[in-house]
Amino acid sequence: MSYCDTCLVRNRAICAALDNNEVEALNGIGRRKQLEPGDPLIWEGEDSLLVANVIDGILKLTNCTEDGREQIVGVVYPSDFIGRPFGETSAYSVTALTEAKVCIFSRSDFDRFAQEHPALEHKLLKRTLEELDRTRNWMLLLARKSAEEKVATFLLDMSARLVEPGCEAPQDGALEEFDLPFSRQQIGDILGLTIETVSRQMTRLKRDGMIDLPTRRRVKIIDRFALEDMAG
Amino acid sequence: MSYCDTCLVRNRAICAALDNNEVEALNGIGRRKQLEPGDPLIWEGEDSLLVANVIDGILKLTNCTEDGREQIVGVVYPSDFIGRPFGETSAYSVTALTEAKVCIFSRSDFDRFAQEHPALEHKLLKRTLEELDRTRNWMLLLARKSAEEKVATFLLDMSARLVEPGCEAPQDGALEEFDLPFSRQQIGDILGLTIETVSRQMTRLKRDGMIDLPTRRRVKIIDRFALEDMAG
DNA sequence: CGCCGATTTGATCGTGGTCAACAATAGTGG
DNA sequence: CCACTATTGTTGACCACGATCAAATCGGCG
Repeated sequence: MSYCDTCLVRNRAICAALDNNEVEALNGIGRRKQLEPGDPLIWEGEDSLLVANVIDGILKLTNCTEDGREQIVGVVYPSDFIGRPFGETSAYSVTALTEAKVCIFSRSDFDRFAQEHPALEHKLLKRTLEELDRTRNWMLLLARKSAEEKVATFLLDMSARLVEPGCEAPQDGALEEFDLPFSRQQIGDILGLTIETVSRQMTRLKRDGMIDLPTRRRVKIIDRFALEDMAG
Repeated sequence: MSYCDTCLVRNRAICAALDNNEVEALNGIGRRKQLEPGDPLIWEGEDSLLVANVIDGILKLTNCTEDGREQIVGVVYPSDFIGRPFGETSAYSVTALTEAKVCIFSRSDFDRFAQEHPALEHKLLKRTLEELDRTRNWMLLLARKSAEEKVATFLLDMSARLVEPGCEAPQDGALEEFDLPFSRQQIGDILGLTIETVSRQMTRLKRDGMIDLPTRRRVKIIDRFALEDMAG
């Protein structure tokens, strides 16, 4: 009896490429790990020792300059894959933002297993290509958008991403109200802004009637059309 | 007799994963295409109809906002792979920056061929992972570095990337003097800066004795150590 | 209630954008 | 080879956006 039988992301993670026997074999080389908010999993620049599937929770990928400026270069959600297979070192750090459950593998074990299972590699390739598309799109935001556009884009992105799988979405797969899984500081780290600028733009969007902020973490989209317009 | 026999990047492109018979088969579904500077190959948002290997020349990948702001989200060199396999649409445009020669495949043909050749997919996966690492690193630059740091980083990156394959490098694989394949406008599009700011920072680096600018396109690195320091 | 971290708000400053003029280079044709 | 033009790059003046520094306010928790 393997963990995988009851795994919440069994059919959404890359494991979906495998049949039951293969999943059983993969299960043999993996183990579960529970993370608390702030717990690090992988360090930038260190040897790439492990890879993992996210079962539950949200984690951030970060890059830092020598003098300590941090930039969040990616955020991963349940069923996403983390780590750097087929490479010596990891180009970024991975840290839990919420309580999180991950299914980790030693990189060498995983590399070997993947090479023997083309369907798994195929799934991983598709995911990596999608992630690259998303990342490149985010570059446009970082390099060219104003603070206002960045925050509007971010909120729309969140409303699309925070939809629980299996939960019927009220409107075309996007939520109208949700709790942000990020602090203002983290939002700043994602958008390349300071905490003060994020705060100011949020209150501005509220003042202009596009959103409401019932609590610090909660966001309600009032005028999605205007917000999309603002996002540029 | 296939084109591939005399292909300059036969052993560096993803084709290196294939034996001669397989390359012959791949050759059957591909064809060469010559591009002039400015020629487009793929459009952002359009159906992903083709993928390609770069044989010679340099091409840019770009994203645009609705109101026309452009950001270069990637630059590809000989032996690099372009296009979006296994996806319906392309998230970015591809345009030649120099005269270029590419080996193009219909996406559906390539997808089918790739699925039947795991070694090719493996090579493509490794490349995509490397590209993702590079792209994420660039996000840090776009979001957090000052104009001065951006330009210094860019010049160092160029000095490392413009090394001709097979040519012995004077110093550890990095050139001390080279011609930029980009206009000031394009450098701005890569760094998320305006043309004026790029120009100002270049003259500043020259004034400070870190580089020399013999012609508009040529750069000579005088004090690499200081430049690395500046790059942050 | 009092404490502490997170967030908001305010005042000020500096970097890089914008607009404009000018210089240098490449390209064209007599 | 030299005008003449078009393109590309440089420089200057000014301004706005977002960063920085500082203070006030909110919210959670003992």
